Amino acid sequence: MGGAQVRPLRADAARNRARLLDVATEVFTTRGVGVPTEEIARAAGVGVGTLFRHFPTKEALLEAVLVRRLETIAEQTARLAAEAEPAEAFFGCFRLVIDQSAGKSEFTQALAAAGVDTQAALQESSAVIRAQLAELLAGAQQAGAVRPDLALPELLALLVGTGATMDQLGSDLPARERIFEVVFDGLRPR
Amino acid sequence: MGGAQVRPLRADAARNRARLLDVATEVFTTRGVGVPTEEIARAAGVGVGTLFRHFPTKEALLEAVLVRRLETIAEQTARLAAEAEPAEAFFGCFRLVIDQSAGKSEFTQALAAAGVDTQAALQESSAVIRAQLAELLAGAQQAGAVRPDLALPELLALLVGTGATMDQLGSDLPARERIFEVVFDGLRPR
DNA sequence: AACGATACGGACTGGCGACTCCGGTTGTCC
DNA sequence: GGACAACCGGAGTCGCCAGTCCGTATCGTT
Repeated sequence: MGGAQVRPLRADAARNRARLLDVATEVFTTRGVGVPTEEIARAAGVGVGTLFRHFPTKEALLEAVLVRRLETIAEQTARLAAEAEPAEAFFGCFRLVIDQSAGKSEFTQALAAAGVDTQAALQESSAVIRAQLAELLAGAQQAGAVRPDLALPELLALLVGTGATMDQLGSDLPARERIFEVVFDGLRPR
Repeated sequence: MGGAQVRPLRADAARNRARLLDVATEVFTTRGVGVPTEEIARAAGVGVGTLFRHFPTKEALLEAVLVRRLETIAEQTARLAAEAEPAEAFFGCFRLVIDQSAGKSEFTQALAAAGVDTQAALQESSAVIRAQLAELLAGAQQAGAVRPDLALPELLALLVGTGATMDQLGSDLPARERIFEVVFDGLRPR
């Protein structure tokens, strides 16, 4: 599941699809998911017809953008998890997820609002991340770096929430750093 | 500014206005701000005309709901701040704001997206809360209960973010409590 | 009770945005 | 280089929703 197309896309089609995804990612994260579909098509230099051929629904486009993001995160997380020891890996991945998550909560929200069964494709890639995080969390807890009473749901919620916190702060790096300190301190055992 | 109407509302008008506000608060927070205006009118047992007479714009309705919420929070915060000593007051108010804030971030977001510079009326009541929180923060820091390098913007961002975290957790009380522990621990000096 | 002022209801309008359709264009394969 | 399939573009359709309008009902006052 999730493999290549049965018949490979024609060159121009593949180009357009990729460009559409890039533009959509950019536009949705900077200006919100309320941006009209047509505008994204224009920005990508294609007609709306083309957009809707590749993504039969606006929601599908949103989903594709999100999935791609989740995959990027999962990849980086995996690399980091392999190279570092438990505590370091855990906190490093936390940072990583947050930094990659700017404006993402709006996505999930928009998808959720549009009726939940969208998540077939989404569920798959988010399950990957969930699994990674669960392992990371368990490792860090065993290493005594994170309070043992914290479960995966709380961690996920905390990731979303910290992302929202950061969205509020914009690009004030020192402030963002202080937030990380607060949250990380709070995560360590008493 | 913000005083009573010049001429008092007729009895039925006042009733309808209040009912509209109640229903809007309920519906917007439980089902999101995307709910059609007409539905709110129906739920309140009035016609759309009535709704738009009281609130000339959907945005105005959103704003009224938000202002009312902020005022409630400010009131409770003031009471709590007066009765307790610095540290207790600070953390108590933090809890209070969070508990009153379910789904609120979506509001500000919706208002901001509507191109408003977050309206005059709103600014007023949010300024009140901001001032209260600033005082509370300073008090708690002087009492040595909160790390001294934290400023008001970070606190506000943290409130929004923690609210988002809680929204994720729904009504899982034990989990919510653990989140409070994490955040509060993180807020205390090293 | 009767009258003016105030408020109500809900059919109606205008605009916007997601999605469709099909004549034209472009890639690909022999 | 030609023929066919795959793909493109964007004008047009359709439904939805914020906001208006005006005939009707209700309130408050004398």
